[in-house]
Amino acid sequence: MIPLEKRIDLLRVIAHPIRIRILEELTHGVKCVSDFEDSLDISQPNVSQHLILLRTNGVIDFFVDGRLKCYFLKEPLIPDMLELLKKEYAEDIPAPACCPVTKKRTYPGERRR
Amino acid sequence: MIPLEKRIDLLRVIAHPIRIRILEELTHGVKCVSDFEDSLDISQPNVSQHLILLRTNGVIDFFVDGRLKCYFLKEPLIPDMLELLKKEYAEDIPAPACCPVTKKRTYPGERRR
DNA sequence: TTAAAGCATAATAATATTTGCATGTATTTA
DNA sequence: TAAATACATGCAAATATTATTATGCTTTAA
Repeated sequence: MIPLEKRIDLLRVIAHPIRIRILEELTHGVKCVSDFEDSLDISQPNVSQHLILLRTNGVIDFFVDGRLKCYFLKEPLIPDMLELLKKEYAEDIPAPACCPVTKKRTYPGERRR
Repeated sequence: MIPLEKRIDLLRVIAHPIRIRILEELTHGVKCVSDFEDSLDISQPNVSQHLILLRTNGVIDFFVDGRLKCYFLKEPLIPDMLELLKKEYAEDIPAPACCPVTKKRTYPGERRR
């Protein structure tokens, strides 16, 4: 059982436009830092910082290939997460039927008062 | 087609321990502010601030019942997200087979050099 | 063996997030 | 009508996140 706290940390780490793009690209295969430098159009140190943040949180990892660092996806939740982010929903959750219970001030269960 | 940017904002808003707990509780039914004040063990203004942040981002909404504000889930992605956060994975994504392509410095596609 | 490529690190500045505290408003009850 | 309940708002302080700049290390190529 993985602790929810860890998963929330994971959410925080993922929740950034640049890092989402990094993860998207990594679903298509291995990439090195300068690949991202080209495709993301941000500075190389900034790329490194995002990659390091992702790595220290277990989201990605790399192997060394000469002077390249080849990053790849590690966290299995990521593909599911990216898919969920693109999922379309027809409509909002409907508001609760208006409101026999709360109008009496007696919430289901233990409404104190 | 909902823009990815909006979904990333949604991620940012969700990615907080208190707000995740709020959303968890709302999956079980309508709650008012003081309900959260009890269950979350944080100050009332802090509860309000989290609720307002969730509301201004379209995650939740409320109806007024006398002097109570009864909050409920609105964003249909939330239940799926909470489920995904609890999903267990047997193992990490395996590292790419070591590494015929990158060792030649010829990434699939357009490796420059 | 020098230079360049590829990447990381450190320090700083800018910005955003989060919380705490004090106070304000509306609704209900006494 | 005064007090209490339920909640919001404003402001400041603390903290976290992000980007920038300069620099350093390692590996490869000339």
